[in-house]
Amino acid sequence: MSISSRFSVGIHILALIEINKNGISTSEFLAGSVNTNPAVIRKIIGMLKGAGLVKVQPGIAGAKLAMKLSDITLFDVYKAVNVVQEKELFSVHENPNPDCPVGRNIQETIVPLFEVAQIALEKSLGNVSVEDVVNDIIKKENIS
Amino acid sequence: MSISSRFSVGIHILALIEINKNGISTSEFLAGSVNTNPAVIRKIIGMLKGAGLVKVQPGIAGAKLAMKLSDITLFDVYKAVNVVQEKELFSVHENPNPDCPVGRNIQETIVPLFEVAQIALEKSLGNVSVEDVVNDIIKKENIS
DNA sequence: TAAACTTGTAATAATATTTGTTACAGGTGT
DNA sequence: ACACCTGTAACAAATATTATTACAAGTTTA
Repeated sequence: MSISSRFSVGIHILALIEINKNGISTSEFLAGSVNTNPAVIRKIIGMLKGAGLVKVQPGIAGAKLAMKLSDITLFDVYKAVNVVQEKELFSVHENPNPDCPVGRNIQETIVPLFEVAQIALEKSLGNVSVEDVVNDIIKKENIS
Repeated sequence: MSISSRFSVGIHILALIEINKNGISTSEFLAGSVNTNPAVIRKIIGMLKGAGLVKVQPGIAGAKLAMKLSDITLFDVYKAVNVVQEKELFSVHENPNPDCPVGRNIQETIVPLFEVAQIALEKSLGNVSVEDVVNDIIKKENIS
């Protein structure tokens, strides 16, 4: 199992809107860069919009950033596109046997430990902004 | 998406082998506590065995611990049951457009950031032993 | 106003993944 | 010989992910 690529696509979209800021970033344009279907892009953009990260309007071509990229962390994107539910990165087997000391306690014991690990992951994502991503792309472009 | 419950089942199995150390932990017994099919347990035990965490032999009933529980961290179990491939917790969309500056750099830019986050998660799992889990279960049992 | 374009969204399909089930070969001990 | 176990493969069922198609409704331009 792995975390949905909606997350990496979301980052891609935000970075490309920025780099294409003098142009119009339609779902078709973005889809051409991500290499997927425009409807997929529109769905993800809808999620980014719901989180207040981009501005889009029905009928009006193009998505714009709604915040400074330096204020958008990877964690914000991760939450926006909803790839992992809160406290549910790890799934725990259901209905262990209540007649067994391990069965009746395992969930309560394990879930907080999993939460700590999930938070460590999310904190790490919070340390990087999409601006950092854009800067890295620009740097890579200039070198090569 | 979420990480396979093989992980939580693996922890459950190890904890129960310990708590049942005076008895015989057959796959059927363990399956009864986890509440799943014995074949599922045997498969997971096979993985734990492959990682050197338990001892089992064909034909001989029962699994035994192969290491001190205090030396087995949740990270060891996590690796053993193979729920997440190395560096692949996050999936990244394939074949972005090489004719776009974002498309041709996004993977190289993002993958290392995802790795850092994954390592933060794994480090957190490494801070807890299965013995800690067992002790917590015992504590909960004594209180109630 | 009509035509050409867009976004938003739903329905559907294709694919992959996870979990459970069944079956049985082969080992062990009585 | 019998009863029991583990190891494993084949299969089925349930779920999740991604892509595709279609179209209503908004906007712009001519």
